[in-house]
Amino acid sequence: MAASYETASDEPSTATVDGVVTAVRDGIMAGRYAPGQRLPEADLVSLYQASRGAVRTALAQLESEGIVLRERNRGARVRPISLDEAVEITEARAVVEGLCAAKAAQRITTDERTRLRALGDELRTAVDGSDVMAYTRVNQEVHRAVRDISRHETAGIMLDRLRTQSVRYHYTVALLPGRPAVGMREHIEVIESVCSGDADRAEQTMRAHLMSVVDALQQLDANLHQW
Amino acid sequence: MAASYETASDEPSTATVDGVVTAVRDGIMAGRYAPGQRLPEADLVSLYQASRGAVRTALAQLESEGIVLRERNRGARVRPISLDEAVEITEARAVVEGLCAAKAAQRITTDERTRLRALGDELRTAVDGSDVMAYTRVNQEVHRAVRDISRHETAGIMLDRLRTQSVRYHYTVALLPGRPAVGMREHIEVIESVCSGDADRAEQTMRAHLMSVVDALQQLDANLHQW
DNA sequence: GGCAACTAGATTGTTAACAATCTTGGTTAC
DNA sequence: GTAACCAAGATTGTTAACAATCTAGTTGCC
Repeated sequence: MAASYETASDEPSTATVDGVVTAVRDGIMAGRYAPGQRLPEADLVSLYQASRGAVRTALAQLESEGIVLRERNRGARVRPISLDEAVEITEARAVVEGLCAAKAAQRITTDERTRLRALGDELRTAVDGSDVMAYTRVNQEVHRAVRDISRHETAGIMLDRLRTQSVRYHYTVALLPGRPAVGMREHIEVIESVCSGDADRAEQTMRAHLMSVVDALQQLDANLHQW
Repeated sequence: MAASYETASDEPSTATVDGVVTAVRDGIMAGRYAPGQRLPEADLVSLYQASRGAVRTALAQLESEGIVLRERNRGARVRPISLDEAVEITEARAVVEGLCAAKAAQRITTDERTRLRALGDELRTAVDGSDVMAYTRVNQEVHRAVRDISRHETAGIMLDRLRTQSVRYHYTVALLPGRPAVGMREHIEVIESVCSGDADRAEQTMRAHLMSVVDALQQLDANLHQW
């Protein structure tokens, strides 16, 4: 799970269509492919040693995932995401993850309670040590855990889609001064309310947390425009 | 919008990939293709006069939409939807359409207010006349209108996906005794709260409405198992 | 010098043939 | 009679060649 920190140049060997999809998606999410960058079929063919048909199918799938843009006879590009869209995506995540939190509160088991609280401790450690990388990672693990505990497949699939699109903004938000501390407090509240079994409160805290991410996004944008 | 009541046998002429997607999707939503039914590529080729490549791309897209199931070397089938899944889909719709209702309340214009209230009147007329077909149609138009007024693209795309999957259950719910009357009352409340500009109440009423659909679904299932 | 038309190269879209896999029906051995 | 096996047909997966479209650079004309 925590692999693929290496450069892109080491796993080109014969890929199938799923392989190409994964590779390009990861490349986009990791920032190796920049927004707007062209993705010529021929390049992907030689890069991943896949047939052109496979590359073509992969691009179609990435388009339907919303992270690649295709124009007839003009090829595929990495789809740029505007701030407005990032806000929309986060708003959508807020309500869907709110649903997950509510369901998780109703369905959580004893083992899952233990694991979730352990993640809370990890979060505290990361923030105390000012370890932004660890914070970002555990952050995602908390959201993932709540989603898994909720056992809501439909919501899970929707979140997969939304997360893929918004990841490029995530690590940026974590760099705002004071943001990790605020995010940690909110996550602890989410964890506690889910563990307590109070569905309404779990939904509220999760939504509040993500709406505060929306605020952070807009603040980030204001800062950018200031310069 | 309200077309395609005819049989499937009249528009086969040379279709592109989007044409095949639309045709098969409509066919599934209209019930012409039954859940679990096989969709051999050769059949679709001759039916819609499309190339096999186009059919193949179309099937891939339909799979990513979640309404078609494909197994390697075993072809495509119409994906069956269980009651549990229909409940999940409706729960997801509840929170996402709740978001739309809240945004719509904030962004609605005078013209849109007029149009939305007109839909409410149509709904009353349909229920008074016990016109189930009209009720179902206007019902969908109300949801569509709220979605459009919200101007929330991300939520709109998500709802497109969810609606495609759940439509097969919809008209069934409308047939429950007393259901149209209950649904109408709820819709009127949604319309009024959106028009009033109260975002919180708009979200509440929309969610309440769809949660009552969840109840209706489960009641429907109980009735089926009783026989 | 600037603009329009044209040509060559690059890139994507489409089709058809071939290869691999699965299903089905029958046959045979026990 | 049953179960394992085999072969033919049907169905899907893959590849390669061909066609259509776009882009950029060049040439010629005004």
